[in-house]
Amino acid sequence: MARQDRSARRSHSESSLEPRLSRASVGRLSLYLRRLEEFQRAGIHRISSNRLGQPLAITDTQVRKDLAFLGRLGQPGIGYDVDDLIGSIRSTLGIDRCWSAALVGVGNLARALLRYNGFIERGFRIVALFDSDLRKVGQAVDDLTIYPVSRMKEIIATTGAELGILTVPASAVQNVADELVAAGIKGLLNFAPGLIRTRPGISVVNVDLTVQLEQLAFLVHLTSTEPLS
Amino acid sequence: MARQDRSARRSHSESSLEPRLSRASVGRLSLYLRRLEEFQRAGIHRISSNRLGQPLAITDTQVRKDLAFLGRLGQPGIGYDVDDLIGSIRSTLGIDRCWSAALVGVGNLARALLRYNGFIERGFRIVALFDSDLRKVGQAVDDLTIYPVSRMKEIIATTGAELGILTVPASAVQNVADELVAAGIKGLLNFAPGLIRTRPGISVVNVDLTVQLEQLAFLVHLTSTEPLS
DNA sequence: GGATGTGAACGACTTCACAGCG
DNA sequence: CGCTGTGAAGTCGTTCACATCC
Repeated sequence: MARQDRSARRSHSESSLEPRLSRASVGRLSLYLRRLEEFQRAGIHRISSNRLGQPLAITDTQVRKDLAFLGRLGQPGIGYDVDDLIGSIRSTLGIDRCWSAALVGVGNLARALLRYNGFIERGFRIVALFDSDLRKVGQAVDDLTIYPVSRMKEIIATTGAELGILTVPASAVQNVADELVAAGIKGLLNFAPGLIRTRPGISVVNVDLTVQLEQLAFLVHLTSTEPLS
Repeated sequence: MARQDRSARRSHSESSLEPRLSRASVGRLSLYLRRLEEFQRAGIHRISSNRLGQPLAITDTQVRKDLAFLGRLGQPGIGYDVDDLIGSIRSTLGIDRCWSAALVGVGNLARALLRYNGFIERGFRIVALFDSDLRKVGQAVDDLTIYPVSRMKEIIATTGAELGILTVPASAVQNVADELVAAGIKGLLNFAPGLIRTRPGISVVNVDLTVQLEQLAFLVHLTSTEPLS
């Protein structure tokens, strides 16, 4: 019983005939992009795979393999053009435009995310707030009003939000996710513990802070238990 | 030039003679643990790999492989004992005790983390706050006073904090990390973009929210670009 | 029958080695 | 000579298949 979820985990990335961009590669491209923008601001226009990967502890070969997905951008003997790379990574990752997000669950974490400059700097904008707590509904946070979950469909349609950020308790996550999807949301960033089931075509990225902390505890536990060789 | 950082990325996990717990496995063990605690609260004492993995979209084989690291805990034909598993995962991950953390950079994200119940529930306690902004120093957040970075060594020694949580701007991360390590901190949870260089023996886990959002944008971009087969 | 444990097959990702270009 | 691009080799992690035990 229950073996039909074999395909659920690859609800994205169908058709893997040609080498597809792996999740790890996408993450590294994000890192390269930030690094490249620093170089750009510093007025540097040419960069080698070695120098790009070094501060990130990524080998030059790995960098080249990642960048090879973007096409043939490097010049042997010379390196890569910083501006070209930036443009190419942005368009490949789909972040050569703004993304609007709706946020559900206006607690402390939500407020932190709202004021997090990193998102705005990189073209992500939170355009709508929802909360199921009726005492919060109507309140304003920064320049946004908190709406009741019942008006989700309407508000998301008018604001044109495409992404959903979930900062609700674990018990509410699946319901809220379903409603967001019903309202037309295409992707979910979930901060609550516990995975979300969605229909294919909807992307989900989970950020589980507790798991991260437990990873850290494990690593420290390990290095203090195992004597260093 | 600069090829000497080959070993830096495996600053943890030395001696890989026997099969070592991979990062992915550790993450999944965290997830199993939470799931198992739910079962425990529900009064369920026996669980199969199939039922444990199902809601997490993890195959039964994968679950068994992960649990095999803990020893021979399952009974063929029966399954696993929930209490045994919980105890074993906790001790393997090193979270069968409390961990104290010092937090540096008291902004919005820090306040959210301070009030995040998930940490306390799982035995993580934030015991000291630091900020380089002298206007914040002396202020109290919840029941903690914000100390200047200059008193880090002293305060960390008296509070016995072992982990450091960094919610400072990217430009300050490396400096703060160095000071935390000098003060005796063993592991760092870094929320700022950009990697940290540390000496071996110090563990680092990076949580880069922008990278996560960009991953999501890419996935949505991909599914909307590529026609579904 | 129902479940675990595990060697072997498989697949994905990373590194090596080197050809080739500027 | 420096640096990219890339097939080949290697490594790591996941899935399959099946022996085994309750």
